[in-house]
Amino acid sequence: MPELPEVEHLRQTLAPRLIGRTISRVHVKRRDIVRSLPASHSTNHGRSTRLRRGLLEDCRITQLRRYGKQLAIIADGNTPVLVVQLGMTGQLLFIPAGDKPHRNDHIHIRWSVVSDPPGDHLVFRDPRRFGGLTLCDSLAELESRHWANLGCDALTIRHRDLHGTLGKTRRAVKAALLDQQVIAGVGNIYADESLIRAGIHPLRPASDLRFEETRDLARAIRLTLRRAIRAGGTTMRDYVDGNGQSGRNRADLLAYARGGKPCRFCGSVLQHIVVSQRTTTFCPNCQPLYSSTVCPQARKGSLTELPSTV
DNA sequence: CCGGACTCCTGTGCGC
DNA sequence: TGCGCACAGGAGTCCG
Repeated sequence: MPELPEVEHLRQTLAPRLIGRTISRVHVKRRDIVRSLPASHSTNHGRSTRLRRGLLEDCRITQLRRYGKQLAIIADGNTPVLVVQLGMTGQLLFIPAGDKPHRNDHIHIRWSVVSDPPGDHLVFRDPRRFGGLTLCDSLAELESRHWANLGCDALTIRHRDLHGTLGKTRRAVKAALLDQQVIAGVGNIYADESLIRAGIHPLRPASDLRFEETRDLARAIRLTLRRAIRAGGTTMRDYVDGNGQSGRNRADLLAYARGGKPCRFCGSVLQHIVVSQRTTTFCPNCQPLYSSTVCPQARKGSLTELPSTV
């Protein structure tokens, strides 16, 4: 499930393949996965021309930028910016000339990339179609109107910013972490991973967290995401990077998808509950709901070290 | 305004 | 072996 680490790793694997390259042609197989931000000005172009231009036809890519879980493909000069959201099962794959995508179904957009010999492609594939592409008039508009609505980027979240946004809501802290306007980039996997690392129960009201707890949580989020990026992301089923490679972070998961298994810190049986319609796994010992004492000894070291497997 | 519930969608894995 | 069904969840929308 693509969250911040997967999108960042995708960015890193696609950048050397795409930066400086020109899109010669765009094939749109499914129009309905492309969304437009409300246009700030209209153009004289026809609809189809505007669509292809928005999808960067005849543009030279200069930059790939990530914010939260979103990836922006930025081209030369005063050109539109293409924003990619992977949703649950989205994939952005670079296919070198002569190669074939591992699967040919559910490919919604196909870009021809100028190459010698010709034949390099980029494809957007998304079976479940929770993902999509958003067209944006310019980088300035992307930053001022689209990304400005998101919370701070989770990879570099600072304690005082997290404490500030969590302090404004009585929602369960897990629900708040999933809200992209509170913090951008955390999804179901890394919310559970960060909470167990910080020793915080997922149902704690966000605004009840003490200063030291939000400090530990901010550290846990940054550490969890950094480690996952280094491992190439977490592949449960669908996620692959720009070269079609799976991530290796699944083996390091502490809580997510480990309900009923022993906690890696203390050995207690991990429980699962539902929060915000999302399966949530936590350790009843390391993440107490009511205790106001400093967290269990097990958490000591969890913010710097990988726990040994129990 | 806030927050919870519902909705979209398809592949997978389970029970019968 | 095959069928039907529950389940997975990011993010937009709706409603109390």
